[in-house]
Amino acid sequence: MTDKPSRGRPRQFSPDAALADAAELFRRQGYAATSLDDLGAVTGLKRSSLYAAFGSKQELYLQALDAHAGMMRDGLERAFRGACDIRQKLSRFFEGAVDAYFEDESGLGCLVLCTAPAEAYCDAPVRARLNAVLAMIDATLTAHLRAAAPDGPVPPEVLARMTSSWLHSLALRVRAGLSREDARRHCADMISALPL
Amino acid sequence: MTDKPSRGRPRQFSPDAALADAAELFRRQGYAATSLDDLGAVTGLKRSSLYAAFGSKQELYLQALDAHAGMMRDGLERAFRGACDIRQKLSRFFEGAVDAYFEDESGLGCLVLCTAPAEAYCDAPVRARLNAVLAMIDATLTAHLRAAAPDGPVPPEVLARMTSSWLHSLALRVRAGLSREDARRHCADMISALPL
DNA sequence: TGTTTTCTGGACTGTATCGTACAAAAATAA
DNA sequence: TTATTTTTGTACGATACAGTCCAGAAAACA
Repeated sequence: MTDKPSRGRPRQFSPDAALADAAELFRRQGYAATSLDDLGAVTGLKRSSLYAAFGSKQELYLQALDAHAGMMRDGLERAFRGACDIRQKLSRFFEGAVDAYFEDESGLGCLVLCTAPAEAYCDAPVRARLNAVLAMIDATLTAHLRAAAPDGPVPPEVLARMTSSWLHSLALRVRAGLSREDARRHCADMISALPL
Repeated sequence: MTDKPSRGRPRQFSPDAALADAAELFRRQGYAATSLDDLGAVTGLKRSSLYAAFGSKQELYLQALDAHAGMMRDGLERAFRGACDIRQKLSRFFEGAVDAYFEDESGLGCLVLCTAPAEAYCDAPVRARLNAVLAMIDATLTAHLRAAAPDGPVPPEVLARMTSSWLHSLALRVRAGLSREDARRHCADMISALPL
């Protein structure tokens, strides 16, 4: 990911930090409502630097989506590590999600789940990313739920889709104004109601 | 809703039809990505007529959200009418949702659930509408589930939130490219797994 | 030191944007 | 018919936008 030290003047900014700042702004305003001037202001970079590093507004957004997908994958991996009760793992996962969704102390929700859908219908690359994220979550949850309860009353794939649906809904509810405490309570209710 | 015949020149278009056309375009492109020229093209109206009838782009979007909320309310009411098994009613409700989400034969999803979240964080009226719609769905489902299964293993409010979460997730999945058949299967799986 | 390579700041371009203003048109009331 | 009221089409204005270009700055190499 980090380029080898080339000959000319080195970059005076961190592309990763700029990407994180841009992603944060995209998460708040959405893709279409965010201008390059906004992005320049929040990253401290001029248009030329942004274009040299990321290509275009759309590519910057796509890279932000990809970075966010990686963070979600990490969060899943972290929550399901170790050997404890499956409900405890799910609880850990949703706690992490709530923390991420309230990074701003005022319900932000998820970059992918809350801003990508608006663009997805007319923007094929965005739609592909959104689909990939949903599939990744489902696949990961299916694997862990199958390992934990292979022969329960409900097939693991269905349990996984139930669980991921709660996550999707959580993102929307937080975006709509659900409080942090209610979000936590919502997660706890869902986990305890899961028909394992 | 229909104004009494006033004195001057009568309107040469139907505000309801124009609103429906505008809503359809907002649903595809999202709010920010849709321009007044686009709206004029799809409704066949000039800017002045749009402004006279709806006020501004944002008010037009808000009215589209409200109209959509009304349709969702009607869909709920229709599905839960009559006296049959609660799972059958839920099945009817989700069938209606799938039909609505595939109005275009290529996964459109829901105007409210797929486009409003992107704007909701920075646009308080949109956020309020989104919140109102989520609350309306939860309240309606709670009432019907309480009537059908007041003393099940899971409280009716939790069952209702589980069910509405599936709807939210369904809208996202359709927007991401889920096929109509998979959407139907998804709904059936969810309903049969509901711990009543 | 001098050359080369890359990055940075700012200006620039053509277009798209939202909202408004105004004259012509159309329909009713007197 | 005449006056009045409202809609409609078009043109306008000021701003915002995405993307490009280029001269100058800064660092590494020889």
